[in-house]
Amino acid sequence: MALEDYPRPSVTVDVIIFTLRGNDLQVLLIKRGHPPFEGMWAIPGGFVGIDESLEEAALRELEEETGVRDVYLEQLYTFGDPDRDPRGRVITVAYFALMPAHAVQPRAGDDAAEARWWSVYDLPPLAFDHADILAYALQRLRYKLEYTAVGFELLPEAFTLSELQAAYEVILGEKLDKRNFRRKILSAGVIEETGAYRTGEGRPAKLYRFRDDAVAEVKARRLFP
Amino acid sequence: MALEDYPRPSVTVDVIIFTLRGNDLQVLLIKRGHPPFEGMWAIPGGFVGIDESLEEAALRELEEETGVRDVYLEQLYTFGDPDRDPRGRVITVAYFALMPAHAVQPRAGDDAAEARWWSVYDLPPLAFDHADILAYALQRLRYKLEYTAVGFELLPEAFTLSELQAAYEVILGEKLDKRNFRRKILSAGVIEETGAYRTGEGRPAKLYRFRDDAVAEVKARRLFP
DNA sequence: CCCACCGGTGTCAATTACACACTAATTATA
DNA sequence: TATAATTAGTGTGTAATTGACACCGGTGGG
Repeated sequence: MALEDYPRPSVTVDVIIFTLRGNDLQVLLIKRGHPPFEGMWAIPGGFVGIDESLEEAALRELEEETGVRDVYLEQLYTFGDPDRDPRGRVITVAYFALMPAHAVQPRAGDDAAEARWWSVYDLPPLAFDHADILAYALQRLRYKLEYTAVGFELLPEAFTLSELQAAYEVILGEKLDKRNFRRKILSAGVIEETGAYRTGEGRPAKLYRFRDDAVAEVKARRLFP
Repeated sequence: MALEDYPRPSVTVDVIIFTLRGNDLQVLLIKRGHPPFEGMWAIPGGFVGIDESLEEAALRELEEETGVRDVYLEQLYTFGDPDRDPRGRVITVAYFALMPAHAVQPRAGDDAAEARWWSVYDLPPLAFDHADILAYALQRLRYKLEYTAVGFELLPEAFTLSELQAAYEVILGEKLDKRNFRRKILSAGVIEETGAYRTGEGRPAKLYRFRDDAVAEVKARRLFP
């Protein structure tokens, strides 16, 4: 039996793009410019090209919406309920991306009337099953943050320990003890001092950078309780 | 633009079926009865029906190969490189399943010339990108075993602590200390005594069963170091 | 110059993780 | 039927990790 003898679904990628802005965890959504769900907010995504890998498709969507390519991107889950799209059978491979907020200007892509950041703690109603997808992405982000060094992907290249702690607190939704946080993050060996300081408010703070050769080391070793 | 205006890939599910047999971690493979890769061993799978959810498709494949339906099944990853199938664009959503070996007789499904268990430590060459998929599944199984109570899915309903420890050792590929193992597994509160004993060799051993109301509790709490 | 603000530091107590060796109950064998 | 072989079952001491907790330091602004 040949490939063409089987009915083929449409396949899309959706990319949940997280960032930190103004001490808030935000996600990039687009306002749909066409039916179905015209005018509703949705996770950006699009059809997978026939000669394009899934990851390439996700990177392409990411770039279309943000102009950025070199960020953390991870496959999340594949959603394929037969009735998740009223137009017909559409299976979507969801990815999530983490990027620092600075220097990213959301752009409305082809199908979108508008694109903007939304706080994950205050979302509009979403098209399709996108509320489920987003909830799952958030859960996975929190989980990864506790066990791996992925949090740095949301910060600028150089950051202070207070900024890093604030990021963790926003994402996890809880306060952390300053001294314990510093001890743990420093003993994990995933960051190093840049030598520079951030000045401007109060005592100058040491700037740190992420040691990218350290990513693998932290995997499977819980960072926070 | 309508759905039909985009080229549609074929979508399959592949199911990596693990079990424990004779103190070995084994996986069910089929020998392909048709091109491409005719005569090679492969992970069982098939096309997703147009009105069938991905999980339903995975359950269907599982049942076709084993006759069993009520086992642990989890979505693993979606593989979609454009050239992973020589017939054309085929995206596969991989699942993995865990089942106790007893009372499962592998059956060769439609496309298969033969089906049998293989030790994950001694595999034949595999069709498509199935070696990659299997390696990834094994990694995920080990990871899950350390952090969750998923290991019980591979054992019969009643089991001794020695059998459970042997299962962990086979899957993780390392020896564990008996006293520490028992202390940890018992204090996790995920198993309970059945009251019965297994006799026949040496001192009779208490039989335990998995407390299925305990699955959720153990999630995200590491069982082994 | 002093005050406000944020950055940075250490200890102690409790818990948890790890290494480690013998006795107990049965079955097989001499 | 005594003895050996086999598997089950048990506890302690030590090291490492976690978590709670309060004060001094450097800079900018008034």
